[in-house]
Amino acid sequence: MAKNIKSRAEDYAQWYLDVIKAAQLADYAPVRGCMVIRPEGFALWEAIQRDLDRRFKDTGHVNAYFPLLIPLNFLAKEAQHVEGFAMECAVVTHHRLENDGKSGLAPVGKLEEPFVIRPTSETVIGHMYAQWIQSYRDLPVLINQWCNVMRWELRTRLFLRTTEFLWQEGHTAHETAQEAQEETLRMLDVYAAFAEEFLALPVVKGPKTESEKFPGAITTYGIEAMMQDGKALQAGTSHNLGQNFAKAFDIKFLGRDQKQQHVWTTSWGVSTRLIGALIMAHSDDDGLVLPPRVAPVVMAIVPIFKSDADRAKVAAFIDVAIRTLVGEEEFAAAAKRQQSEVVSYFFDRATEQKIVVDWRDNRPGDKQFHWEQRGVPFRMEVGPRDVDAGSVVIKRRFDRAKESVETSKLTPGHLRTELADVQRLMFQKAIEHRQANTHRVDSYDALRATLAEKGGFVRCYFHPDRQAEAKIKEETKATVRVMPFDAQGQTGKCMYTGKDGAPEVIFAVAY
RNA sequence: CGGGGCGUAGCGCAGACUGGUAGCGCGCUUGCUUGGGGUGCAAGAGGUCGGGGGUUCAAAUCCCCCCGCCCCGACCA
Repeated sequence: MAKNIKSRAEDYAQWYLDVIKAAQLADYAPVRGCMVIRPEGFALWEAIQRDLDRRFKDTGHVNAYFPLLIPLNFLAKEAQHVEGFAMECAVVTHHRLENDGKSGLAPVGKLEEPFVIRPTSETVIGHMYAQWIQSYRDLPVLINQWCNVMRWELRTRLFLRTTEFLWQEGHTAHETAQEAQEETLRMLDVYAAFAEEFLALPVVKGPKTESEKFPGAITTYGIEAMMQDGKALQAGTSHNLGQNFAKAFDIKFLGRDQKQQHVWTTSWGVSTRLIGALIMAHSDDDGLVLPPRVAPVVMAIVPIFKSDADRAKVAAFIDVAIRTLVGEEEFAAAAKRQQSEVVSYFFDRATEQKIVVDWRDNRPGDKQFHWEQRGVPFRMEVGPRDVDAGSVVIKRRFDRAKESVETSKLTPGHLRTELADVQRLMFQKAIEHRQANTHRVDSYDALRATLAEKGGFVRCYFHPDRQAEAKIKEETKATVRVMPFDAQGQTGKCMYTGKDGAPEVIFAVAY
């Protein structure tokens, strides 16, 4: 169908890249491994930010900003942390450029101590917390920041793994171990609810194994999602850092018992990788498919006309429809706004979601493909025949369903209901896909066979063990993605060692 | 960092083996035509062939060096 997009069956990796390109979500930057997030893509990030930020505020957090550059020695203060990140840090070593005499520029002014471009901010934030926190009265500290980070990845993929990416990182400090643990799980729940309600992305919650946890954490919890090819994608993590960073940065407070003690900290984050998850979970061979709550444009209207008379007739009809859908105030505001041939109206000012009317002088078919590839949930065609009949055909992106709607029923309420329906159906479809691709095994042979033949999530009882996991990864490419909470603490015979009392885990090949 | 591929018009590509001064499709401009899922015709504009060096009367093409990107692998909250 879409001639600029390879099918998923033909080449899944290429399909993913083609969808991004066709929808103009991102482009390659002139710097290796870096991407330019184009307006269509950035709108998705803004939607994610808007919804998540509200959830953070609802749980008592506030935003702040910490610097991009981190003194080199900060990173070295926590042993596991430095070990985990040292290999992928970009380092700033100079602070000036000079003409090199050959029509180029050369760095000069070597720094006494180099800076690291933040791969994450535990260390600078720890440094600041040590100064801000004096007493139990200063706790808890519940700060989040939205920013960019840089990790010098060897192998990159648009959105999923780029050298620079955007994310949010929450950093909290608490009086007790229990409070820190509660916060870690609270934010895991926030992520899970967000993923399922907003992105229509079903996730499995639970702790990671020792070998998969964040460098410097006591325990890392994750939400794990399944992509359409059956591979797993870690969509968010929440870490209980215990007193590791408190000790490394000497974050102490005078407790209620009048004794000095270290705080208990947590950190949690999600990144622009979520956009990759969104694409790979929902899109199809025709291009992007967006869950309605994320979609910057909820409906695209394609006028159809030949003569000027028809155009006027269709335009009058569309004007009436738009006034009903967005209200008189917004209709008037749109007339004063700078507009291209694609005219935008805000359907929902709070979420900045729009309805557009595509007046470009293209073929109707062109316009259908255009909005289809961009994942717009609904498309409405309006031609002279519709005007005469007093009804329009609305096409639903996610399942290509068509619905004939009488003009009188074209209300904001109707559209909202339809959008909510699609949101629900997309989540449902994703859950069904995950169920159909989740398997259960009780032996290592069965695990290998299942991963090789079927892929997807494979549940089994397994005693996490660094060496065993490395061996299994080598032989199957799969790792323990998560020890699911939904197994409800049941244990069984380890499929690898045969020992009793093993927890349930999910093995999968991951992105 | 290893293996593979690529770099030629805004985009996608051919031309290279066998050297002769650059072409196709899409897009763009103009006109007519058409218009309910990627109309048709005609006329146009547009290129330091990634960079540097070498061989040659002559290099997109052959040789050497460099740069960059993509894919696969190793690695990776």
